[in-house]
Amino acid sequence: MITSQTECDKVTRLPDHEPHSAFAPHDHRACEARVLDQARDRLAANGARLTPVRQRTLEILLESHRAMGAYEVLDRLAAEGFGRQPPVAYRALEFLVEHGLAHRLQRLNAFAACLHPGHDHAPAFLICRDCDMLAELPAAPVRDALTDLAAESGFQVERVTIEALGLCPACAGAARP
Amino acid sequence: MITSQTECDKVTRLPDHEPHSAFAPHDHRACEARVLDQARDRLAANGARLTPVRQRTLEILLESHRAMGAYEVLDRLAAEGFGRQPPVAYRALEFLVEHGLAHRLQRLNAFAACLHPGHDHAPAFLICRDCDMLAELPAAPVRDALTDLAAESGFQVERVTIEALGLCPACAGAARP
DNA sequence: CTTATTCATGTTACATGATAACAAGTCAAA
DNA sequence: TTTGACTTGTTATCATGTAACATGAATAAG
Repeated sequence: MITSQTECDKVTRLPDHEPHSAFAPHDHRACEARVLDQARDRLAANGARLTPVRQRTLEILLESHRAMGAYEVLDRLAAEGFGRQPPVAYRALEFLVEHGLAHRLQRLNAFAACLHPGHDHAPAFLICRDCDMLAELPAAPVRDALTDLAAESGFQVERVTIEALGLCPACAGAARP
Repeated sequence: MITSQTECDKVTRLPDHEPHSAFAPHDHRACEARVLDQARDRLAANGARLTPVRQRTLEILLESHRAMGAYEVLDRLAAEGFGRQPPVAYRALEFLVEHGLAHRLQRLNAFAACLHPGHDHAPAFLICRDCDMLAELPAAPVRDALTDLAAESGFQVERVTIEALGLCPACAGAARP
């Protein structure tokens, strides 16, 4: 078994987190647990509650480093005894996004767990078009540059979306073997 | 009447086009005509046909520098005697996007005419959340940087989306007068 | 405690966005 | 003038997202 330094561990050490944790092999169990812990801390600090649906939703997102549609999440929730109507999933997902525990992917109309809930961030995303695997990249410099450039013409930037669609290492390898 | 150099004219002179044409006052009639001409050239070069629906769709998008939903476009088309079913609009819009004459805005599930159909480009967008007004920004450097960074971990970038949501000068002014 | 208030969860019903599959018309090249 | 590719239109359906309202749980105030 590979016991070398995992990407997830690296991430906790680095203030400016490692780019591609999701694509590198890592101890995913630990990865999941760490994010969940950070999430709890963060919510406690915000005075927000991690209720059963919300926690389960986050766990479902965390199981893979993948982007998931709201209805896919909903199916999982419904199968486990939670409500089976769209607002159930959308509300939980919206809550997670609001508190920086998940991201919304515009290109896919989908959601994914945030891998670095410790610090505020609005990363760029690498999305595999084949398997929906996801990685986060630090994007602060780009965002700032864009904000400044926009300001020159009087445009006030509020939110920036940076998403790259392509092939992750695994799928690229599988495509032409 | 203001006769000073319009932004639209500037754009045609600059290989790396001016950032914020849409927000600056300009002779929009000329702007529209120029884009339509360039579009025709481009399609001729590609051996593609600018049929009535397609041309009208482009004109509708061009009337404002705004992002429009497919159904908004469809209503306009239907009112003018074209088909009233969704595929009519989606096909025309898809055609325009394919040939670089329009852009699809992920954040809004909407479309907008490309203001610089002369050269191939995948710009960044500034989208006003109030009036849906739109501006294009050159984004090649960012795209390239992202592509390189991604390549380091074996991710092959194919398409990059960069969209900023905020307030255009006019709406920002109106908000707190 | 117990009541008032707020927040969470669930529902129904609907709005909006997008596509598959098929029929019929148009156009240009052979 | 007929073949074949492309275009336009249709019907039907799927996918995504939200508004509005009823009920239930947690918290705070009396």
